[in-house]
Amino acid sequence: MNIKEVARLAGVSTATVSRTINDSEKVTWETAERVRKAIQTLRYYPNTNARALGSGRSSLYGLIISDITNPFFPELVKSFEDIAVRNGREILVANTDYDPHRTEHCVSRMLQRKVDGVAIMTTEMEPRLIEELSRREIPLVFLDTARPQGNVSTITIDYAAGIGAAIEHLYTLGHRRIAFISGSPAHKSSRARLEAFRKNMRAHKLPLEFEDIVQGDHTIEGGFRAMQQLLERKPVPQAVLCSNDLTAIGALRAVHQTKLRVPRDISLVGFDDITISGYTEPPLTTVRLPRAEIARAAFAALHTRSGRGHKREHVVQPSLVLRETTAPPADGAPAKKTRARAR
Amino acid sequence: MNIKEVARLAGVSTATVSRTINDSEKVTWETAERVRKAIQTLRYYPNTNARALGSGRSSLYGLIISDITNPFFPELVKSFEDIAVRNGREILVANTDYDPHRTEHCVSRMLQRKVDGVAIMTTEMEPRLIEELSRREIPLVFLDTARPQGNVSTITIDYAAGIGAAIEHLYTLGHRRIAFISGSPAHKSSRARLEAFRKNMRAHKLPLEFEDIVQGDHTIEGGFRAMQQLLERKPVPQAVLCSNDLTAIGALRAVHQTKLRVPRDISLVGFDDITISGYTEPPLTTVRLPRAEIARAAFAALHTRSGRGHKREHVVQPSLVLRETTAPPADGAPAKKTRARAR
DNA sequence: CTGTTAGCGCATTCAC
DNA sequence: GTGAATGCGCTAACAG
Repeated sequence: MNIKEVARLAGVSTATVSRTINDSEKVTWETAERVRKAIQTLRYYPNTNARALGSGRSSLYGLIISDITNPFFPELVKSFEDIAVRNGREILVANTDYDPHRTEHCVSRMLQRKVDGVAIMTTEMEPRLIEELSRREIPLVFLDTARPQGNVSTITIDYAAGIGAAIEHLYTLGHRRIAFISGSPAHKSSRARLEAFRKNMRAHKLPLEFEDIVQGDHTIEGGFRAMQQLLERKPVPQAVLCSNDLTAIGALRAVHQTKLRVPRDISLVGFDDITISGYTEPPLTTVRLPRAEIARAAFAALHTRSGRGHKREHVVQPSLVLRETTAPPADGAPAKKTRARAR
Repeated sequence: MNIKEVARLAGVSTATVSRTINDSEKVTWETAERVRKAIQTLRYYPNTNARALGSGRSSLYGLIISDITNPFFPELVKSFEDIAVRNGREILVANTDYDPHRTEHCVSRMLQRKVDGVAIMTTEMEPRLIEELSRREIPLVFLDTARPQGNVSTITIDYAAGIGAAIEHLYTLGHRRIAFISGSPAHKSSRARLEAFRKNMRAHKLPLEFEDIVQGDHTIEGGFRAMQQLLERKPVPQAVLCSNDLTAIGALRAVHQTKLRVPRDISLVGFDDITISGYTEPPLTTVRLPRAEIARAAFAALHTRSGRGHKREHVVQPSLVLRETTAPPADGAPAKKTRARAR
């Protein structure tokens, strides 16, 4: 079943069929109707491969993410896809699993499929691979890394503000000893969050003990184990900030395996605000990263390829979502309160 | 950049380049090496569209799921993709969102991309759409619906056994009044689970009050609201079985918003065993649906296209995972125990 | 083992 | 507004 048969049945040329498929203006409504009918009776579906080959455009946008198993990403993928579909585009999602080898494979797929643009939502990507995309002048948009220039746009997350709000919140509650469970230092996004934490702690003149920063890996299990380490410390931290929500969920479980309670004995704050965070026990106080906005900005960056007049940087502001894992520390307001006010 | 330039640089014909790309045996190692070098220096990536067009094969398998936001699916997608990649295939995932209109769009995409097979992991699909795929002799594999024949294989989930194990477990603990939170009756998978529940309740001669079966929608929020309804009943059920884990997570939250505790006052059982279920508070007792096995079976069904000698039906057995949301009922062993033993 | 050639199915000139 | 012809980049069949 191909365009030829449709043309024959409709009594027109293949060119006319092609035109009606592509909503070309210059087709009489009547002939278009005839063609449409033929398409329907033949159950004809145009071959995407041939279309892309003939036109040179794929109408495909790539979306590279690092871990589809982290609920943050499906929520992002969904938003992105919705927008793409509304704009008559398809998306090709590829998963790196934080693995350089697979990342290369992902980029290769994008290149081979001749995508019209790529949204790179993972921070781990060798310059060589970026260069590979860049040299072909494929519109690129990065989440949280690289600086805008030429064909690349950037969506920047104001980690400092987001994590700052969290720390400010804990500080106001009276917490002074705040620990942090990071992601893998191998990942730029993890490092950025950790840095934001350090910076804000310093700004509040809060102590930053080496052992109060423990490493997770942005999975539940990682958060669980990291919190177990933290719990071995005596006394335990008053509050723990987690590099993402999955980490916090694991940490929550670790605390509750002991006699301690959240937030009575330890306050806990996550980062991302995935859907499930509203339903943990207790519901997780966290910093929201607005997925829909990120998706919208990413799509716009790729779609407004013209470049002209399109700003190449979009800053998204995380926002603190207060739920029930934070409360004043059990040991009451600390002595340092005065100094804190003076900051 | 195309095959011609590579051929020119390597001093061979395009056919030879094509052969080396496709690992054809009949290319001298030396010429192949020359070609490979040319490919590398030119940073050539073969055009997938053209390859598919020329060969007639797309090396693409479609995967249709209903809700990428339900963690069950990403875990499934991941398994499926891993296997596909290992076998040199790509996958095209499409989301129906339980929407008939979008479902049609998904099928259309599959058809247009000329996929070599489709795994349909959603139970909602009009016969017309299936027919559309079927008539083109595209290998199909369904999760949990349709019966095997011709080009379609089936992966059947033994809901009765899985849910039976859960009910048996509750029954042994002493529970007699067991409620159920279903998914949307519009979805076949929901109905199947509900039916399995009914059947097993009857088998245990347990009461099945109309009001003890309340409707959710397989989301956390749906489970939350459904449980709230259940909690309005006096007395509340001794145990609640949920149609999936998200439902159970929402239900758990609803219980904990009251003075009641799980499992002290109410036992709770989920279905799916998504990763997060091991970390809820308390960890969720649930029925595991083995994702990796489903993915493996689905891929095998599509890939072993020869059909000959390949069994078209694969039954997967769910298994009960005991965690901490189930316990004997607070009101002690029920009077009916004797009768129960007699069953 | 390698080169030549003819499509694959469609979009897109360029005429009419 | 419509048709005929060309080419997109590659594979496959056929020669050699």
